Amino acid sequence: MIENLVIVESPAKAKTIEQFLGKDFQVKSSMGHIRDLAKKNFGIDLENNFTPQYIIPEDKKKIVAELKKLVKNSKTVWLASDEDREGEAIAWHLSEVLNLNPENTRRIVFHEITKNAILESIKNFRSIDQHLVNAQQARRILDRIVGFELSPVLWKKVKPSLSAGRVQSVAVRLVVERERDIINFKPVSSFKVTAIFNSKNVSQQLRAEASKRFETVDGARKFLEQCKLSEFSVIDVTKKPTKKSPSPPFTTSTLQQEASRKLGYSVSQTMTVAQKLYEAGKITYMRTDSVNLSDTALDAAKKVITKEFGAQYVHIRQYKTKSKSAQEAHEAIRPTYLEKQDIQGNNSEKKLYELIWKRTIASQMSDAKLEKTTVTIDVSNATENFIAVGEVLNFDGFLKVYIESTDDDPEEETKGLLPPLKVADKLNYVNIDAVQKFTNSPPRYTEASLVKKLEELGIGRPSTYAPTISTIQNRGYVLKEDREGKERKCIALDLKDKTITEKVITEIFGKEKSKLFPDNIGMIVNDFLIEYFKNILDYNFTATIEKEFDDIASGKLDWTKMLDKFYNPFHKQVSNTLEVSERSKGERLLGNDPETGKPVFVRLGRYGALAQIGENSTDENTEKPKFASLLKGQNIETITLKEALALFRLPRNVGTFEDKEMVVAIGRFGPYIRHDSKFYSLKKNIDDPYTITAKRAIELIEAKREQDRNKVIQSFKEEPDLQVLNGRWGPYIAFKKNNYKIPKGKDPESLSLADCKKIIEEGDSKKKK
DNA sequence: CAGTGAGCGAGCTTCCGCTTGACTT
Repeated sequence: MIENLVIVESPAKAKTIEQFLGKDFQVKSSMGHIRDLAKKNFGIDLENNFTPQYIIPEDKKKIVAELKKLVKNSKTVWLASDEDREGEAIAWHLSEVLNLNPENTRRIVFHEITKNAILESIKNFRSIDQHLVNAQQARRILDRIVGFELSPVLWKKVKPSLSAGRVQSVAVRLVVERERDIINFKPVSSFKVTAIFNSKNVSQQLRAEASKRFETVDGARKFLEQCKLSEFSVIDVTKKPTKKSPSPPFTTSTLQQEASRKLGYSVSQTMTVAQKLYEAGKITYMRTDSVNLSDTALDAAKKVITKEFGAQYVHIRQYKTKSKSAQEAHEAIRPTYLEKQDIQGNNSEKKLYELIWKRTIASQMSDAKLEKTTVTIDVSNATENFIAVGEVLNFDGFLKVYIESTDDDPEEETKGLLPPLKVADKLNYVNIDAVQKFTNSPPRYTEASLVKKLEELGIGRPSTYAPTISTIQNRGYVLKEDREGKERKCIALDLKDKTITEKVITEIFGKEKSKLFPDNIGMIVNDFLIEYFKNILDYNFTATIEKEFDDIASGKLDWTKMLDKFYNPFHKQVSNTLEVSERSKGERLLGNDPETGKPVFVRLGRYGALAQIGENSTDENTEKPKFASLLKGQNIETITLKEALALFRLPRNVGTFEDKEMVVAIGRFGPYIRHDSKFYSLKKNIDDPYTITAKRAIELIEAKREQDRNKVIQSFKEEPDLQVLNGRWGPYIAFKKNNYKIPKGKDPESLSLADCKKIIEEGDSKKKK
């Protein structure tokens, strides 16, 4: 007989808690929810007051069976799922499925895994809060209704297998709207004037910026002309103390952002690594919206900071969440043992742990104290001034450990210490330059900055951020891509030794790395949903219904009434859309083909975006339209007539070689030559598929053949499937579609067949692990 | 890998939030 059975959500948590509670308690985990709405037949009885049809998913049956057995032999069952809406529902589902007797069932909650918090919670047990459970059921059912009624509309009106939902569709909308802001963005330029000054009294040079930017090159030139004959003198020196405070400890979303900015991790990578650290007991739970730290952690932080940096660096604080949707069932993400500055593990685990350690420690350290100095310089012949700003760090405080990164590009120059100038000091210029600067379009989202935005809007939860980001990419709505920068010309004036020179400089702008771009299907789906379901795609939709869920939770609102009020108009909207809307292909007329005069369209086809010359027709006598696929990165929305027509110039026959035709085209992996049913890639940035000559094509073919000749290092008659090859990363063994690395110190040319087989065996056993 | 683009119809797709492994590269 078990005296006490405690059920929590996660096995790692179970392990920790068991240590705190002693022999009389056995702790088990439910692995999250144990029941969900049936997928078949909608899972909701709409005729019958939204009665949910719950089933136990296949992968949870084993756990449920195990729990049932344990419950039978337990005197008291403690339901210790998280203290939030979902956690309450898990407790309720457990009590229903396990047939728990209310008399020996106790609900307990704690939001930090410390001995005190758990012992305290045991003293303050309660029963299940049915209102909170109902709020969860309303949330679950509403999401099912929205998802399972909207998605089929898309299957009929856009393309099969697409999806829509309260969270993912807003995420796509954000990316689409941002892209349109960028497309429509018109950069404005102005001239930024920067001067380098000398002074007799000081050895250090002074860098200062004109108090205004000039709209035109003429304005800038006029100002430089005025500077040419001016005297410069200091008219004001202002010193102002400032401070910087540390950021709060990590939540899921801020961890994803910083790991993205500082370590270059994708959001799912961050979560996988964090999960490893959590399971190894190295950090607290990684899916949290709380910035709270337990008293135990604060004590430990104080000790660590005092020991490592001194008492003057300690500043213990409790942070408050800004996000309204936060449910705060856990602590912030922190090291379990703050004394451990580094850990054992692989490289990515070490790096992420270090980041969490620094952030946690910094959050409990003193403010950094700075002094900002502003020097104003008069220009005798002009109304504008020059202004120099410098900053001195008087006390580093938390900056000793951690500096938060930002998504904005670092346009502002590092401000250093200024020379000790005083009012009335005279200055001479070394040079003054005026450079044309362009305003930047709003930035494209990264995975992490999209999560940040969703969190601000209260959409999605820590456990769903990473899956949502994956879903919108898997559906093809959004692509994560790099883009090459483009060049643009900027005018630069320079005044030196009383002479103004003008030159044109080239700058690169718009270079993107791992940014989210909407694909054609994402834009089409978004526009369709915005047209017919604007209310659901509204950025405030989630916030509005969350208020109602809160009212259900506090017992002020009946959950079925709330659903009824939502469902009736929504369902009408769905049927109406099915009736009135056209099939959406995103078709756009670009103009006419100058050769034939026929219209040129772009639209979404069965296999992606395509360009089409000529109308579709059932008439046998009219010529069939011509088709060409759009290239990767080309958008229905932005492609020009010229670009579309160029697509039809390929495939192009460039001549014959060895009595076989050479055909140039662009495929999934870029431009290529097809010859004798073999493929040869064109060289990036060197060869142009539209102009490449037969001579050059033959050159490429022969170069590839030469490379292939050198590819085979060894082959064996006895085992034709096995070869020793020369690849991009050096020699390797190829065997039945698998590749194996050759261990260091072995000479690939003298390996025997037995040697190779041994390497393969070792490689296979490694994989199994 | 390197292609496709009509229409019909059967049977399938799909949501969000809680969890962890079982997969592949």
